[in-house]
Amino acid sequence: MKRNSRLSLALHTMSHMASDPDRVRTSADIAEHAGTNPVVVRRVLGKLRKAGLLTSEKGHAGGWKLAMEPQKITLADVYLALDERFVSGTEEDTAPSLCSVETGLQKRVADVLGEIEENLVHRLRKMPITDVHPKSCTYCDS
Amino acid sequence: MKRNSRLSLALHTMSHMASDPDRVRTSADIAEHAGTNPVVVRRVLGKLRKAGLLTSEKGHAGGWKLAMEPQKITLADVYLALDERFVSGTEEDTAPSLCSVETGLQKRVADVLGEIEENLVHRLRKMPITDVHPKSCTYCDS
DNA sequence: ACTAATGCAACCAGAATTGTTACGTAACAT
DNA sequence: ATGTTACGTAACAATTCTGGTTGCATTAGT
Repeated sequence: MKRNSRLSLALHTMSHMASDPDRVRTSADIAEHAGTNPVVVRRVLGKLRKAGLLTSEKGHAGGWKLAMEPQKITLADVYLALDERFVSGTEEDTAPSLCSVETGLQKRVADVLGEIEENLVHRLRKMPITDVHPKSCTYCDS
Repeated sequence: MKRNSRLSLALHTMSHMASDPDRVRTSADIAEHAGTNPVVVRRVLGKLRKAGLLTSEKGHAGGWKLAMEPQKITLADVYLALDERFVSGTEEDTAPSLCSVETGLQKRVADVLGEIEENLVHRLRKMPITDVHPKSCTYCDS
């Protein structure tokens, strides 16, 4: 894995789980199948848990499971849970040396990127994670 | 600027140029207005030139200009010219230790990300760079 | 000639990312 | 109770990415 590995790992894991929702998986198990490390898995899956998509249990028979029916989880949920924005940057300091017109354009560019981001998420909302797994795909419409 | 600064810089510059297509701008000029460095500007704009969106002239009265009418340039052109894919990673080595079902899912995840990317670009195609710039900009009159 | 601009390579510093080790905590089995 | 299993988290190293900077060659105009 090289780039966007967090999103890839999240999607991989979620679609795996969607195909067998009752099975509890350990981070070691997931890590082996994803070709990475248990700690890395827990790092990423921790965000999904924080977003309410997964539950985790400690102890002997512990592990990870979907927090709801897989049909109700979309790629947008996964994407947003990771809390990484691909196109729109985070709001930050505007260089004070720039004139007001410049900062206006800066803001406008940021707004445009925000709109693109919104469109992207809107699209992802229509893609349930159950469609990632090879057997069926309903969102290939356009 | 912090994140996605290359795309921000490209959009910023392109929309500026769209508002006054005949004016030739030097990288130093652009850099100052964008709050960055001439070399960085040339780095990014070089990609846009390679994609045929800009032209550059050396020498005394040299600088940068749009290669075509601004109405014909979309955000997709700019996005693709940078040759950075936000959602879909580049194709790379599949770990040989994984079973065939796993690599199948890996590929499927990559495919899904590719489709998302396609949708994004499809959206951007409908956004000309002339839409980015705010209506009133005194800098362009100077 | 002289000046002004791009083109390009090299390098540095800081941030981001991934992998790894280590240790604490919680749940279950015996 | 004790041991095993697994998560939770912090800390660290190695790598890559990124932006900034310097330097120099090249080209075009005055």
